[in-house]
Amino acid sequence: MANKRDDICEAALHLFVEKGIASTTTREIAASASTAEGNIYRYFRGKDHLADQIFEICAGRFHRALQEAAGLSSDPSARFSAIVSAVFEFAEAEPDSFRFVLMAHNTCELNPTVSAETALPRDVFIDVVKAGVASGQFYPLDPLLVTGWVVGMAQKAILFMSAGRIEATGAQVKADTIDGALRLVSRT
Amino acid sequence: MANKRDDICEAALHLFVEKGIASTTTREIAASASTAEGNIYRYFRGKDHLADQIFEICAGRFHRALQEAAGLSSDPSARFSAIVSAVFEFAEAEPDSFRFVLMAHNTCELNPTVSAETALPRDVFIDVVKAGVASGQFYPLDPLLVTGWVVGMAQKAILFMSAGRIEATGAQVKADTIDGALRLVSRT
Amino acid sequence: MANKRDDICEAALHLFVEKGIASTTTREIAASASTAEGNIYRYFRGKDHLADQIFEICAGRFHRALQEAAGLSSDPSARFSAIVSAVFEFAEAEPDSFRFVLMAHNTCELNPTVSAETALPRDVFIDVVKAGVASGQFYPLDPLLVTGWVVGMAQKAILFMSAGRIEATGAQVKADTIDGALRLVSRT
Amino acid sequence: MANKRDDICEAALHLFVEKGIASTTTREIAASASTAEGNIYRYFRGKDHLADQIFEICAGRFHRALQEAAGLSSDPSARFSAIVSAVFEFAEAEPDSFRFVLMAHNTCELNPTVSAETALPRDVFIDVVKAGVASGQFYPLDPLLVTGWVVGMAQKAILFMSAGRIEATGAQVKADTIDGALRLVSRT
DNA sequence: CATGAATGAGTTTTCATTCAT
DNA sequence: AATGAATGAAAACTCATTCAT
Repeated sequence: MANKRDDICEAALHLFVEKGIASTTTREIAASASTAEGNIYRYFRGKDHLADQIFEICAGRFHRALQEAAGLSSDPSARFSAIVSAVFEFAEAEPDSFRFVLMAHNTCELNPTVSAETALPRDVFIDVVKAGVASGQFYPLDPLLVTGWVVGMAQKAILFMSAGRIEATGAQVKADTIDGALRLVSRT
Repeated sequence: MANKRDDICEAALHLFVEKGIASTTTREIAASASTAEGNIYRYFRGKDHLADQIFEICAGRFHRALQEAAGLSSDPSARFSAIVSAVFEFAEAEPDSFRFVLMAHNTCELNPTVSAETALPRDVFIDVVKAGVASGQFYPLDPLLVTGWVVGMAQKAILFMSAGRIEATGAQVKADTIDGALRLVSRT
Repeated sequence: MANKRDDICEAALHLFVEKGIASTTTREIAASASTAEGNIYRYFRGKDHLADQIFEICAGRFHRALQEAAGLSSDPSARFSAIVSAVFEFAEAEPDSFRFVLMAHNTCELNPTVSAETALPRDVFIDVVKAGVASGQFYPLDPLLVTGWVVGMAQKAILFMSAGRIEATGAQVKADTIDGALRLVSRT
Repeated sequence: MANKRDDICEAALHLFVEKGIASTTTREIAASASTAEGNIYRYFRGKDHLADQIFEICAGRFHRALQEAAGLSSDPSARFSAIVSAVFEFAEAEPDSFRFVLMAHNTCELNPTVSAETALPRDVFIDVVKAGVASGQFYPLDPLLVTGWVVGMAQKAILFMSAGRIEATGAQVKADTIDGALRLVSRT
């Protein structure tokens, strides 16, 4: 049995990605975490704070996964492929964390001060793309724009895949998306 | 003054994309539309129905904009570029509609029966990509996957742009994104 | 049927003096005012705001009662007696208002900004005492100190009386208190 | 370090007079007493019992202070002056105890059975006034009424003083109040 | 003895929806 | 048709009290 605080986070994370933050009630969270509703308020200042904390946790996990992948090689193209691949692997290993972090991109339900201090997954992308551009292997594109492109591609690919709307296997979609992302940036 | 029903839709659309559907109250909608709260119930069955109706309207507008762009040429690559371009133009002309349609992709706050009957923007993409693949100009990729890629790219590009996080001009970002999208699909 | 807002105020005032502000629940207030709990929040920002508004109302009533009494004569001693008398009359006519205003003296449950703008009953006392001191009929005492003395005397007299702990009639207690108050200030 | 039970009483007493009994939480009390919340329940049956116990302690201290002052002389006027003086001294020496005992007068947050068994400060006043009336030195007033008067005077005088609303020094206010109180009762 | 996490019944507050006017 | 006061069900949040450690 993990500690109660983590139980609450895990239960809330799952409900948040399923139904959205605003539509998830503290009662549901408590029931899903097998704890009393009031307990949420022992560990968090309120539902919003809980959501912010979960964002920090998930963004941290995602960031670490990408950073690890980026560390495995030094060639820009290889690193780029590795982190695109890592996005798919993270989405498969921790689907809720993945969806929650990207949810926060679209809706502004999270406290804007949160992202200011947190290491964001996008930072890894930006570094790799900068290096690729600097080395001349990549087109001279804005690194944040490229990051947006690739994250957007991966997000929709994974969304359609998990919705069962794409016939190809997950491995095929992943491979195609890595190839596609490389075509976006790589001069060769 | 347009009619009351449209006022309500327009006010609600803006609030929905600003704060999310669940976090927008009927009172706010009524105030923003300069009408009485009860009036919402003259035109719509409830808040959910209002959101569904707005989705239909916005998806219809988006779909028409893309279809028009697709109709201007017959060459797959040219049509493809045209509809990617149209995405940017639509996002600039009707930012709320654009954001609302894509919001509905990510959160499942809308009644699932809605999308079944409505002509969706993605259908235009799928057709164009299918034609491109059939003609041999495009790589043999799943058309829905490509649609997801391109829509995801455009969505993030526009998001980062409107957040002021990209230094390049809107025209540059748009041109880069169209080029990038072409590299994704086009064999040449 | 008076309006709902007034019903809520009247019901809340009674409960507040009976049990204290913090120990009175919004549910009790609503039940006592024969209305829905949510209605309280149509008219007031919350329980605290309701208490503040009631204070303004009661302090205003009390202030007007004293001002009227003070206006009936111009001789300092006569005016002084008149307002002490008016305190008793007000306490009998509107016991809840009287107790609520004095409750606010002792507990600091009310928003301190309230009293800054409101005409307070004590102001009438202060004016009359100042005039008496200036005319030489009264001892040269701090007018606020005298006000405190007299209000304190009246409050406890009325408290003990309404608690049935004093055998004398109300009229007798009132007359004795007026005489006593005069002895406090008057040189003759 | 005094014992834990006394720490709790002292901390609770201070919070009770600051914010009222109902608005003080057991968590605040525990934090302020540097002890665990559950510890309150080792020494007291609950928050209400704690408040009752504190009342007994404070009323006892106040009663003893007055009784001591009353014992220093046998002349009614001198004894009367002495206990009025003792009220001020007690209020200065133990402001929280003073305020708490008088708080209990106004709000009825305390268990009514408490006061039945406890020696109350007012009893000292009543005795002295009775003696003064019997000796003919005082007007033939109801002793409880006089007690109410004097306590009320002192309470408001001290309240205004501690709120900084009276310019005179504490000693002056005290002297004036003792003189005033004597004028209330003394025939000479 | 002492702790403080856990509880659950209670509180305040919100809000979609209804309905008399 | 239009209004907005009124509702009540359900939300977020609080807190005295208990109890395993």
